[in-house]
Amino acid sequence: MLRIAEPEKRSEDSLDEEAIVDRIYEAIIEQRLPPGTKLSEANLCKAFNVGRMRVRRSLLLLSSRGVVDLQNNRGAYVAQPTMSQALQVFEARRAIEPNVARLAARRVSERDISQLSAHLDMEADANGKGDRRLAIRLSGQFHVKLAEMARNEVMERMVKELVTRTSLIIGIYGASGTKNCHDDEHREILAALRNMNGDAAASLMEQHLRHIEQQVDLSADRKRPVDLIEILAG
Amino acid sequence: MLRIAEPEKRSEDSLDEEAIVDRIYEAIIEQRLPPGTKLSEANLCKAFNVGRMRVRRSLLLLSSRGVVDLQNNRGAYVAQPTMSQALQVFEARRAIEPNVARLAARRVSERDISQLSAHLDMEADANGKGDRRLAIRLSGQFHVKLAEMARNEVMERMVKELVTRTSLIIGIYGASGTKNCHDDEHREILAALRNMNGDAAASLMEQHLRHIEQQVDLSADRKRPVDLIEILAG
DNA sequence: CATCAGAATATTGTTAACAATCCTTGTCAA
DNA sequence: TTGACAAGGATTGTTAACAATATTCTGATG
Repeated sequence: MLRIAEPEKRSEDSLDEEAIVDRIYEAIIEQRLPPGTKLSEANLCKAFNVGRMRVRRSLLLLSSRGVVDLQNNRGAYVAQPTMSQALQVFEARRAIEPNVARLAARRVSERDISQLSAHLDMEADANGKGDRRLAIRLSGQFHVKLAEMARNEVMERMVKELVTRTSLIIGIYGASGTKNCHDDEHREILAALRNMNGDAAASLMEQHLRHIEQQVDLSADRKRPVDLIEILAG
Repeated sequence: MLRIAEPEKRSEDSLDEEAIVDRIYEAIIEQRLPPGTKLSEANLCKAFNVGRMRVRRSLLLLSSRGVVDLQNNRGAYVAQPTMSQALQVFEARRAIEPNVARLAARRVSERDISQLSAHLDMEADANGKGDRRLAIRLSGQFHVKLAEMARNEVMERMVKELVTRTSLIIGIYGASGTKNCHDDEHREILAALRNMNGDAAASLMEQHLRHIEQQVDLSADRKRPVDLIEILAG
C-alpha cells in the first residue's frame, strides 16, 4: 500500500481532453469561433501542441454535447443550431435553470455572494467599456457560476452545455443590435439569493431567460449563416 | 467473458459508437452489468466484434455521461455513484422530468398515447410474471419515451443519462426488497397526458420521482461496495 | 465561358506495432 | 509467516504508417 511515486503535474503544453474542450467552449462563448467554422485536426494539433488522438477525442466529446458537428469523412465544424434546435435549447434552459437558481438560493454561502457580486461588477465594467466579447463571456459565466453554487455537478454540466449552445444561437440568430446581457436582471437574481428567496430567484431566472430568448430573433430565416457568397454580395 | 451483445444482431457486426453506448446503457439499466464491473477493452472488442478504437471512443462517451468511470492506465469500470452523486441525480431528475411531463402533455399525439398505453401493459405483464429484469428496463424506458414525446432532443438525452444512472444507484443502494416500479403511478401520468393536463402530469411526475428516491435507501452506508482495501484501511 | 473528368493534394478513418503502466506471481531474507 | 522486491504477463496509452475518402486543381471540351 505504499505510494512512492506521486503523480507529477502535467507539463504546461500537454493538455488533457477536458482542458481542450473547455478552451473550445470558451472560444465559442466569446464568439471567436463562429458557427460553421471548420475545426481541422491538424490545426487543433498545432493550436494545443497535442497529438491527433487527443484532438480526436476532444472533438468527439464536443460533438456528443451538441457543440460541434462531426461529419463523416468531412471533419468537425462548430455547430450551427437550427431554429428548432435553438427552441429546444431555450426550452431546456427554462426547464432547468429556474430550479438551479432555487437550489442556489438555498445553498449559497457568504463567499459565494460576494464572489457573484464581484462578478457582476466585472460585467458592468465590460459593458461600460463596450468590450462586447468579454461581456458575453462573463454573462455566460454568471449562469455557470450559479449552477456551481447549486452544488449539483450533474446540473452544472448541463448548464455549461446549454450556455455554450446559446452562444452559438446568438451568433447565428443575432441580437447584435441591442444589448445582449441584462446585467440588471443578473443583479435582481443576486438580490434574491441574498434573501435566500428561492421562489423569487427561480421566477426571476425564468423571466431572464425569456428575455434572452425574445432578444434572439427566432421568427424566421434572419441571419442565415455564414456564406461567403452572401457576405461578398452584400 | 462479458455477454453484452445479443448474438442475433450479428448480421451487421459493424456498430457505431452510439449503438455500442446504447447497448451498454441497456445492459446497465437491466442490471446485467452491476456497478463496479470492469469493462476491459479486449472483452468489449470481442463482445461487439469491433476494433479497439471504437470501443475506446464509446468508453469515453460513457464516461463523459457519468455512467462509466475511466481510470488512468487502469481501465474502465461501470460507475459506482456515491451517495452524494445519487442525491444529485435525483435532484436533477426532479428538476427536469416534471417539466418534461408538462411538455409531453401539451404535445402528445393519439399514436403516442396508445403506444404508451401498450407499453404500460407490457410493464404490468412483466411485473405479473415476475420478470424483474424486463420490468426494470421497461420502467426506465417509460421515462425515456415520455421525453421523446416532449419533442425536445436536448432534454431527451438528459433523461436518458439520468435514467441510466438511476439504475446504477438502485443497483448499489438497494430497493431490492419491495417492488421497484410503481406502474400504477405511470398509469396516472398517462391519464394526465390523455387529459392534456400538463400541471397534473408534472406534479404526478414529481411525486413519482420522490417515491422512487424514497425507496432507495440513501440514509447511510447501506450496501457499501466493493473496495475491500478501502474499507479495511479506513 | 461553363462544365466536366481525372489526376494531385489534403484530410480523415483505421490498423497495427510499440511504449508505458499495472497486476500477478514467485523468490528470498528477516 | 510476513514483507520487499523483481520478473513476467496482461492491459492500457500513444504513435506512426497506411487506407479511404473528400477537396482542389488542371485542362480539355462543348
